[in-house]
Amino acid sequence: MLTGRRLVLVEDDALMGASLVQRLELEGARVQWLRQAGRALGALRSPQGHIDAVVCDIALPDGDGEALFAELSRTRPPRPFLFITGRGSIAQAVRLIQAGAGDYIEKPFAMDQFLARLVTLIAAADPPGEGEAWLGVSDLARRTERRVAEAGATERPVLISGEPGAGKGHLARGLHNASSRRLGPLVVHDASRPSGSALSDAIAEAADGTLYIAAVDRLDPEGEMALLELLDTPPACRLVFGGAPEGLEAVRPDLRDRLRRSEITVPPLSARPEDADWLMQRLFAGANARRSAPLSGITEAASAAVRAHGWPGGGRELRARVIRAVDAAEGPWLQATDLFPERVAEAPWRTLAEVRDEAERAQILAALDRSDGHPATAARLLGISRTTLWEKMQRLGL
Amino acid sequence: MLTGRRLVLVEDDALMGASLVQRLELEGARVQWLRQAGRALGALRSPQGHIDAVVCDIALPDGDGEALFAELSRTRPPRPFLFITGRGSIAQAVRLIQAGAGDYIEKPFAMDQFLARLVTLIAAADPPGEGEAWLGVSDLARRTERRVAEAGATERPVLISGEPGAGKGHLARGLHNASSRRLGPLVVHDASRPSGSALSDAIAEAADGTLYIAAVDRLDPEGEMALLELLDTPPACRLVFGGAPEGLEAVRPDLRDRLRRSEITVPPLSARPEDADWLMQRLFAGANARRSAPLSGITEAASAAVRAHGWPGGGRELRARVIRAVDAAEGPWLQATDLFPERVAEAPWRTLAEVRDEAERAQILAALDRSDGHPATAARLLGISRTTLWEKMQRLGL
DNA sequence: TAGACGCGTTCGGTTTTCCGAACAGGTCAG
DNA sequence: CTGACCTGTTCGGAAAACCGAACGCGTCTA
Repeated sequence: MLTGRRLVLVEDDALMGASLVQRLELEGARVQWLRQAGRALGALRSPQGHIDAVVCDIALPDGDGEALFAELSRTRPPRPFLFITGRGSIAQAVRLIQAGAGDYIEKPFAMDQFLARLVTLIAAADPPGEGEAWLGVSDLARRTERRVAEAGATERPVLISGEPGAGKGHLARGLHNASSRRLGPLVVHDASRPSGSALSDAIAEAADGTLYIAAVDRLDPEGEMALLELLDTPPACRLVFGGAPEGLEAVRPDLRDRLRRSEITVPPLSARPEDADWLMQRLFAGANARRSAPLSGITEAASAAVRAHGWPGGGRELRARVIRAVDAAEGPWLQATDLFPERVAEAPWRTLAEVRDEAERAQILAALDRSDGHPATAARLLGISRTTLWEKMQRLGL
Repeated sequence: MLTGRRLVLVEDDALMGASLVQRLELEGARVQWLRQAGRALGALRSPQGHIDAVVCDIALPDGDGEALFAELSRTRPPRPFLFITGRGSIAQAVRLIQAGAGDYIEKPFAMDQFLARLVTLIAAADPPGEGEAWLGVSDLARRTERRVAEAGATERPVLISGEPGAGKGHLARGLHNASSRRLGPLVVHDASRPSGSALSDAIAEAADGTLYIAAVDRLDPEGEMALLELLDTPPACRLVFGGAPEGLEAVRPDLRDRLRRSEITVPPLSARPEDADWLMQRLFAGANARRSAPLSGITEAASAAVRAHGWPGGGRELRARVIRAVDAAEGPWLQATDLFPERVAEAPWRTLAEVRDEAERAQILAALDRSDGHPATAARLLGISRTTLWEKMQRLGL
């Protein structure tokens, strides 16, 4: 029934949790069992792979499932949630279902019924399309790809917004190929490079194909006027725009809102670490084939380092790093130090306690910074109590 | 609150029914009270006119409300249902909400709360009509509307100042409709788009109607001169101006003071969050009606996010966001992330437990790497015991 | 001037983490 | 075949981490 499904179980009760895990694994699912809301928030916010559904208790020692769900849906579309609770109320059930949770069951329940509803829930949320991966394999990436493909079927102008190096150009090409104009040309016009040919030339060149105007947020005022006119009197070609979210804030409001009517936001690579890993594998395969003596592969540690890196430069940075690393690698495997040579400086081996303390210190300082030095809010940010923060600061000498 | 609304009440209990009818009619609704499921089925299947919502008890002498709802939705999407029940269960509530019923309340309930939820339900299903409230439902909006209507009664030129997207254009139309010239045309001239026709043409076109000059603060020097002249020798048409407060500071002083003689300032949307919510409800209803598979509604989190947002782009931004969100929504409910997709770009804040786990995971993998996969030596490298390493690997899923 | 609020600090109790001991295999050299 | 050595795993107790409650203190506000 659940063969190969990946589930997350959030449940503090040891007995209940164990029995659920046992039964779910019997059905073939891979289950990650989390006992605390804080942990669950982290695991669901930066998952190690695709998660099919979340089974979530409501009363938890450090919070409640409802808040967990609300926090998750604040920033990203949450995975389907199946809530299970002992002391639930009708009002709560209504609230949660209306908030977009998938289902809600009272304890105690019959295991068969629980499983049936879980299966229904997963089936309802299963992505219908497959298609080629342009962006990545994460939920966010697949969702974005699906939206781009849908937009390709229409004739409307589309704005693809995202950080530099997030893959906007790739998506524009994918959109073009998914549209009825795929036989026509795809012309790329970079608005941030005024030296290039005039916009009108690009329009003529695109003809019955697609015109992708990159960095539309960097247009000068005349360019903006021209674009407004272009949107009012559509040219022969299909229009697709690319731009950075912050840059778009500075565009004149009427044009911005016109563009935003069909905006597709590409989540940055840092929001989907699994894609960073996936992208590295692909880039590695390409670069490795060109080596005279191909490497055997990538170490686990290198993968972990890639997932943990923030990727401020997006896919472009990743690409540069992988190519350089494959070029410079010495051993038979691609090591983390090949990808991040700048870290060699701090090379001496450290024990687990040391790296843990350092990570904690850095995060505590960041939290204090973010909360203007208020310890109470910093502690809330960090998910620990005020006293624990104080204790840690004592220990770390802050 | 419910003025002019048509409601159907399905309730067998005489006391309860009477009290509900009394209160609902007090609020201005027209209520049709049915005591049997069979009757209700007929009345709802071939309604005598538009019905805004159905308030429905579950336990009925000749059937139950759930079956009634199911039977109705078998053929077409039913009107919004608000279920009220004394002997309800969580399972039933979940089932009904999942099936698309609007809301579900347990008896006994506080009448105020019941009314509030009924109003929300109706608003979410009711597309905006013409010529109703122009700005919103907040006190600020109401006051501004009153001032505009009063100004409409005079013949003087009026300056409507406010942020872009605050609703200046709507107010201008409202002013026109409230004036004695309502039978004449309303001509809009956008001063920020010089490409358009000349001002003199617009004056001629407006004739005995109203001329609305938008973005009057963006006029070029010649335009300012022309406008000064226009104010000295009033044309046949009524003059209304729109402009942004900061932009007006830069206008030449004599013209500015002339314009300011009868200025109405529109408070920005950010100053009246209730209006943002209200406006979203209306826009949502309109956009949702055009969907092939209408959404069930807006989640509470989405409402909260809308109220909290600063709306630098005013109503225009809100409109663009809602339309796009309804277009792109995937689940049965409109989520906060549909309205603010760019928020996935926000680097997710990590709790201390998360960064600690992340750091540990990376170091453990590095140690295993360095020790060729021998756990014992890796544990020694990390400065922990073999069992602890095993336990950590379990917990981190390695 | 009283109250609300946030901070530093201590304390007792609960939970988790960590470790060593132990046991059942598995491998490999002798 | 046998013993040395390693691994995966469980168990119980010691150590720590963590939390909430509480107290005194300064600061800010009504």
